[in-house]
Amino acid sequence: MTARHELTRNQALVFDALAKAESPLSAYTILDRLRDDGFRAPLQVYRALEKLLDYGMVHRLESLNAFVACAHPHCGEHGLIAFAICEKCGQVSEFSDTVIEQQVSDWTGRNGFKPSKTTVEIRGTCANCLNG
Amino acid sequence: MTARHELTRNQALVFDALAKAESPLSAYTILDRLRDDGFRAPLQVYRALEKLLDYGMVHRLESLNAFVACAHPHCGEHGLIAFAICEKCGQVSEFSDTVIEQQVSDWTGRNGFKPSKTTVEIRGTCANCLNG
DNA sequence: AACTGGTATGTTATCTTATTACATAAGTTG
DNA sequence: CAACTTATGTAATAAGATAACATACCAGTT
Ligand SMILES: [Zn+2]
Ligand SMILES: [Zn+2]
Ligand SMILES: [Zn+2]
Ligand SMILES: [Zn+2]
Repeated sequence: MTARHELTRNQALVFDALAKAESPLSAYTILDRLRDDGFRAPLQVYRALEKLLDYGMVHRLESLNAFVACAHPHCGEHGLIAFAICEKCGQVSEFSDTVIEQQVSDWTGRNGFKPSKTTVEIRGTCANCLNG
Repeated sequence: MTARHELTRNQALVFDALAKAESPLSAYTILDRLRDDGFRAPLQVYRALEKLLDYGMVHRLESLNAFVACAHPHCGEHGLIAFAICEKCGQVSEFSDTVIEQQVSDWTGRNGFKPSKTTVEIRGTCANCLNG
């Protein structure tokens, strides 16, 4: 889990597709981009994504039903991550926020809630698009 | 926007279905529950939901593709809202958090990002289900 | 090499969620 | 009433995700 993961061919193809992309991709867009590499069915993409999500190399954007490669260079453990998603250009910024993490932790502690995954997604317009 | 909204028949039916429900409902589940009231097509639900979301009377849970009635008694303006979603029993707790709101506001301010909507969803297991 | 268990793949069909397109009805204003 | 806006009804289709089943591949063992 800590060391770099050996990816299978399909996993590597899916990860590369996401890493190359300028913005989040839906599973079906990934599928289309990998037709030439022999991809035929959605499941090939979803299965690869499942592993990549496990490994923390890819994140799912719940409000978009789409996926992005992790922005951190050495995709290790990260705490709570937040995404700012531009609705104009599609660009996504990934950042960690320990204050939000603490705040979530406070609430769950007070309420006896055991968190498994927390989603923070800010939709809006990025600086570039505002100055366009 | 501030006053209570006059709901159309369809909107009222959809809102009631959500208000009665013990946990979030998908659009298609709402449709099924409103068959006897004359609902036939998904669009009838989605159109009502669109308005109810506008009015702030209903929230969408992005990580579930489902909807809940707002938990606040007099559904007025609320700031940033967060949801804790139990994956065992489906119960959802809605709460506001000004600290997270401030933190989001700080980030967007620093980065020239103009936010339109922020999603905070904590998935996990609720106290009830843990003590079961 | 043959056996075994675990993981990865390929393929088809199906299910769930959401939207497009087009026609009709109902309210509102001048 | 005419013009306009908003709400509805219905069918078809798009987009996202999973179920089921068959194969293949890759250790480790006998
Ligand atoms: Zn990351
Ligand atoms: Zn942008
Ligand atoms: Zn609310
Ligand atoms: Zn629970």
